[in-house]
Amino acid sequence: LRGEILDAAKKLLAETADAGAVSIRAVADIVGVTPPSIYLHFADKDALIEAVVADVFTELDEVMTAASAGVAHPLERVCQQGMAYVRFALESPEHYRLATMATHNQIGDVDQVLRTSAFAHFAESITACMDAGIFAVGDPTPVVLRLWSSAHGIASLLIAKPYVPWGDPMDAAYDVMGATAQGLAIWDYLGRGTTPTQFAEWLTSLPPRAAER
Amino acid sequence: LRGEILDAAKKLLAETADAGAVSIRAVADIVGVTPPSIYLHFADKDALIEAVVADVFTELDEVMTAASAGVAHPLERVCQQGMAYVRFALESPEHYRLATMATHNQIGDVDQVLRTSAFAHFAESITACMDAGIFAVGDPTPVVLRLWSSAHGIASLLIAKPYVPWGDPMDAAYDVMGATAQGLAIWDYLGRGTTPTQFAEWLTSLPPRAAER
DNA sequence: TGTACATCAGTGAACGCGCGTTCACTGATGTAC
DNA sequence: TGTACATCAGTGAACGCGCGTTCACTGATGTAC
Repeated sequence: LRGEILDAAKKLLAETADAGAVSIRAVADIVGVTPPSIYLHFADKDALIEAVVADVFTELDEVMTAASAGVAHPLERVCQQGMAYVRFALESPEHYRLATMATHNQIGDVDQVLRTSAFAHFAESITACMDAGIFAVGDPTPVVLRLWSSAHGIASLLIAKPYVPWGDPMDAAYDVMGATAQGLAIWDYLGRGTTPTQFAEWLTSLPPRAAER
Repeated sequence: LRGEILDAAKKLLAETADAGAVSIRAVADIVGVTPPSIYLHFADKDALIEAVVADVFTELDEVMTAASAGVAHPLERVCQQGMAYVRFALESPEHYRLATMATHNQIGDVDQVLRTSAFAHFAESITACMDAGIFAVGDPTPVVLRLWSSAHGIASLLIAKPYVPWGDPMDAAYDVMGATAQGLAIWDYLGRGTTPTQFAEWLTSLPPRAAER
């Protein structure tokens, strides 16, 4: 029954697209029991929400892992994982919103994000990129966090502002994440203290390149 | 009195750090009038919220404009504007949240974002970068949207997940936005069809560089 | 200058609503003898 | 095999709450004569 309750909560999120619509009473209605029964499986409403969030992070890891399976090049793997992340967010916008923007979960959440499998698997791809000479060798955590920011930025804006002229959403997501990854790599190459002005000078001093593709 | 109501709503957001705490009744309480009086100045609750959002976007433009005033290099200007954006978000997290993540404003909002002065001023800096050979010359809108995504990503994660080991928040913000800008520039240089694999090959083929700074 | 009146910002009370949570309870299930 | 009983998931009713919004109203203000 606990599982049924969780499914009902997720269904409510998906169908109403409104986190405010997830109430103990509404969930109980869907499951077909009375509101007090919920308390036999969850201490209170917050516990229910937390369980939903944990579930969402698990799903996220699954789609990201599936997307990067069998991809050889580490930077391609990073991109595929990022794209799967955004795709999940677009397919389950309210679940994504709840998991990443919730105000509820304030304490003990250091774990909930950094210890997710999704985070760990992404860090593995980053480490592989370091070994391949794309990023400077070191702790992958800062790189993971910066790329995560990028992915989250485009994902949440695509959800919150769908009417903005993004063009194809996944193309926009690819641009943002790809650019951030490339930019971090260049920064590691040029040295982290490089200023925007110095970067601009270096860029414009590169030999002209015939358009490819 | 309309102004007092708006200020009260913003004050509630700032002090309770909870968008749910902004109710007609609470706002009326702060202003020192009865709830029905609010309706003399705003059609309903949504109208009040929309007015607050508009106000926040105006403030955003002000801090961004102030931050880039007198900065000569266009890419530096872009960075300064982005940093001011994130700084504003961190200083007024609930206002920022409301303005960028609200579910309320669905219709007619194409204007509310794209026609803000903040958007226009940022687009000007991007155009200047194009003229300086940093980005490929063309419509600045896609570049603006992509950099906005980056800034929004780091800003909203810093707000929502403060316990994550970001290091200095503004440093993290600088990294993410700087990397995205540089990455987009490199992509324009290499050609937009360049794959991650091709980029990695190009990067590792660059001549080694003595560490600077 | 003095009176009658229109205007209208703001009031006080009430409406119906859905919420989270509690409480004593019921009634099926499975075990112990 | 048959009876008595403990267990406990789920019930039904109720609690108090804050919400958005409405309604007929009051009472100060300023104008017209």
